[in-house]
Amino acid sequence: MPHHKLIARLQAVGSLSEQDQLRLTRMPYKVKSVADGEYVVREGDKPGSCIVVINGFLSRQRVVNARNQISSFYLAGDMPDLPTLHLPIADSDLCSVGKSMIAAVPHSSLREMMNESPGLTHAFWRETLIHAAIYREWVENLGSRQALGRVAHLLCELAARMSFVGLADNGNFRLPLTQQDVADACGLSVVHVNRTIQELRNLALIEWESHNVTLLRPEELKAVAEFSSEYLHELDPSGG
Amino acid sequence: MPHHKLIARLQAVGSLSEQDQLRLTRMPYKVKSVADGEYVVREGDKPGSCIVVINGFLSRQRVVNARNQISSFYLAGDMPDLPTLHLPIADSDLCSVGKSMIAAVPHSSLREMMNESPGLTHAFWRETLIHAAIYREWVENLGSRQALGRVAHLLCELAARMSFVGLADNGNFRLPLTQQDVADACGLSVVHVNRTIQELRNLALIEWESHNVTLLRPEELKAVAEFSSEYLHELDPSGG
DNA sequence: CGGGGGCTTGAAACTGATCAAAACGCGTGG
DNA sequence: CCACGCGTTTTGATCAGTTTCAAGCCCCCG
Repeated sequence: MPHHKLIARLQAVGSLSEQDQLRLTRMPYKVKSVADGEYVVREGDKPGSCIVVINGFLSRQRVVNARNQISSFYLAGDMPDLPTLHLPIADSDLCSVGKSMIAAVPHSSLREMMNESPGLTHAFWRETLIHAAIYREWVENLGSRQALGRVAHLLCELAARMSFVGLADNGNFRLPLTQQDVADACGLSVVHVNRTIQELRNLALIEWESHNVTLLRPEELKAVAEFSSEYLHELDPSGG
Repeated sequence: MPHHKLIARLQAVGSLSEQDQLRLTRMPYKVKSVADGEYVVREGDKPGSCIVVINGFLSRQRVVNARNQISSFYLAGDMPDLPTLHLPIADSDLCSVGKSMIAAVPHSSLREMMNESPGLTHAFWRETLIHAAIYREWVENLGSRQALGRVAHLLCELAARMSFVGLADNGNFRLPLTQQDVADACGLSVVHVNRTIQELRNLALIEWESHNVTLLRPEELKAVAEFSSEYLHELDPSGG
């Protein structure tokens, strides 16, 4: 189960040998389902295994200046705490947004796999670098764009990442975030996020109801967001 | 020459075996000096070597929404484009802030060293993860804090990183940034950065003149910035 | 000594925050 | 099946932080 999306994810972003795919399907794991708002990892934890998101959404968050700041979202196929392999102490919380399913894979198994296969080491390292590129993009987003572009950019990114793992159908995908979550991610107030989403709706760029988002005119939305998917480093940029 | 600060940097953040240190001193490199504002890497480049900063400052930047957004600073001992080992295409510009000295180390040499030594692979991977943690901290900084805390946080971070590599003397260090650079990094206008720095001066938290910064009351400054150095993952947090 | 970049100051305009309250939707328990 | 309650979305009005524009000054470099 966890392999499916993980392999899709790693494959979308760098090719895996048949043998490495086989290794991934054989890795041991424990599945766990987590409720809305439940914490998967807390700041300061020293986890002995890494998480693979099977379905749902996780957010990385920390309280800063009395605000809850989300610094990243993780979706199916992502391994949010891969860094704990080399930086044992988690430096932020991981929290489920809506109900999610995750799998835990022991550090030891991952290390073993990487010892056997330089290709997997490469793939996992690459994966952490892509997430670094995403953080960087968020820095640019928060530092430079105002509300409309900020929210638009977030939507473009999530749509692209969803489509890599086959979770977006023609610009339409399920998004468990509340407007509060978007506010926490974009450094805006809920009220203003609400008005911003309304503006995106009025511009006929998106539909968004009951946790279902549709990009109506993706190219125009990308223009508003100044979005270019290169930083996500996927191999076939057709979805870009 | 490039080894000194690089080893200091990697040592500050994870222990290196004697042999690995030796390997680093023997790696081949080409020194280059770069002028103020000169580009070291451009977006879209596919460099065949990695840069080590010997002295001075580099900034990673991109034009977003007609603003120049800086997403990171690199100082002596840092390897800004280590990610190009696994993500060949650079996705932002690297630019010198003031005059700098850099060394270029061929990808092939780095790969060879890492093949021979898992310890070095670990150290370099770790290094990229720490920079990812710094980006994340910047996301929190830009998303959650207002001007005073934002600028204060940047100063705390740079002071800490400078001290790891022996470039800060008791809270006093050389900082080649202009107020415009700070503005570009903090997502603020120059005018407001100016007033914010004045406020920090009035609060008797810092001195800052002719590219020389002194933290007068580091603890109070850290309180204003809500700064905790854990995300930098240095081994001996005495400088924290 | 002149020029130009960086720093500083003031006033007006704007974006987004905050406060407050109402409407809505959905799941739970009576 | 309906009523209740809570979290989410929506709307309005006021307020604060920051930007923008504009001008003057300082100081370093050539």
